[in-house]
Amino acid sequence: MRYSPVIQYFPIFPEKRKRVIPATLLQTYNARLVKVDKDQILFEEGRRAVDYFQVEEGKVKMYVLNPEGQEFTQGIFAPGESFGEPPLLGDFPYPSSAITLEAGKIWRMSKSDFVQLLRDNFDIHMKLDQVLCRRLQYKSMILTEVSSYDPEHRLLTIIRYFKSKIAKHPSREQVIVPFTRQQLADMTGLRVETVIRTIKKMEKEGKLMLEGRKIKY
Amino acid sequence: MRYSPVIQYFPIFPEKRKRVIPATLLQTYNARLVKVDKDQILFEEGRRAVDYFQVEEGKVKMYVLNPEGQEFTQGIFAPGESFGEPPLLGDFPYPSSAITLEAGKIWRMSKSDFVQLLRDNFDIHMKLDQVLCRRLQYKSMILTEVSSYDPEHRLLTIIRYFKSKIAKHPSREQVIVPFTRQQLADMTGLRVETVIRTIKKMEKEGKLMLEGRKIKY
DNA sequence: GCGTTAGTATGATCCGGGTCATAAACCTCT
DNA sequence: AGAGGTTTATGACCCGGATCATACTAACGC
Repeated sequence: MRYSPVIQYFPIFPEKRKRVIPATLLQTYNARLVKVDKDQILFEEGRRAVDYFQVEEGKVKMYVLNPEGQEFTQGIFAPGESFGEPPLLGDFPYPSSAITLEAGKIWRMSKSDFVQLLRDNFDIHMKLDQVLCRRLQYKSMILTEVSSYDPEHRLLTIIRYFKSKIAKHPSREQVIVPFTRQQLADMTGLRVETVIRTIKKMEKEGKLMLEGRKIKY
Repeated sequence: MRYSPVIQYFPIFPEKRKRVIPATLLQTYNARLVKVDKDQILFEEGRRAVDYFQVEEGKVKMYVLNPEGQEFTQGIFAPGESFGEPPLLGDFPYPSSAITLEAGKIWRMSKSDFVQLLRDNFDIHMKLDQVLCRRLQYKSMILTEVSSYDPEHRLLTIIRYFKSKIAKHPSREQVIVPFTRQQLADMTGLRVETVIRTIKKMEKEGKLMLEGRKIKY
């Protein structure tokens, strides 16, 4: 048996390949699969939510910009993951904007179809709850970090978090952190310079490794 | 028709009196109503979640302590509100601890009963999703604030948020902020002194009012 | 291969909010 | 009424990370 060599499908977060909602079910409930370019805006802060979104291919970033143009990344979503449900189910405007980080494909489904799907599929509904709950966990974690820990602690926490998602055996394995210094800064509320300095310091102290510019942990 | 004068039931957040799950339904699914004292710990960070919780009377605070003993408040829950579902549905350890702020009564229900209740009651299940989504909205809001705004902005945002929950007509009405400086500090990741100074400054600039020590906005 | 851009690196400077100390005002309980 | 605890208040000092400037380097498009 041969494995498909289609490299652009290779996931950054392997376990995330499992879709929140399977493709067949999405089709049954009139979801449409739309092609997207890199850097395409999917929705903007303040707008009303009308659709359910699920990444099929590519990556999506949710972010907010403050008036000085500084960005804070609220989340990054990989293939199989859904996003933007909170404003849809909670009936409030989008608190952040969403943009594609690379070209790909996105499932979209109207709220009414989505709700009907949940009504008909209790297991999917519970799966959705799990997704929402994990997202709350992530936000609690970051909030705790940003509110009271120094740069080194924040970076270690976020690196460990993503490692636990990437690695099959997080305790034995070493992984390459799939983010730039700027992305780490945007996720932890730090400045690029601070991330660069802190990462360097941690390397000197043997707390992580650098391979070229790649961070290994 | 007479209204009950039982004052201790009077809610700080009136609209929250509506229960996530109605009492009758809770009883049907073997939930038990337990009396709690003030400052009673309901669960601790790191423990495994086994029960669904819903406040019947009193208030509950979820918080984390960092090693220096500094607290960050992850949320405060009033009568009718549920709490602690994320670790229950997401299968991860509690990211924070929960303590009662006053004596009261709390509903507890086992996970299996809770899941069965959701399976049997689609409307409640959707209501739960709404609650989870609103909680994500709150966390996104606070995270955005803590990651990139100054004390004045943070305080205004949180005060406006709670005002919108308390007031019937937030735009016309003035409300008394139901928190001490310390509580505001714990919710915004600031120090008491900073909150005190910032509130004073804002009063001088006419951005809010002080009645004795109470903050009016 | 070369030009362009994104990402990394490093030093100098600054300042907002944390920290510490001390005290006053207020609330609560007996 | 008085004691004890909690909340608010205010000043002095300090320091970690933001800011600004500048440069190097790896990666990418053509």
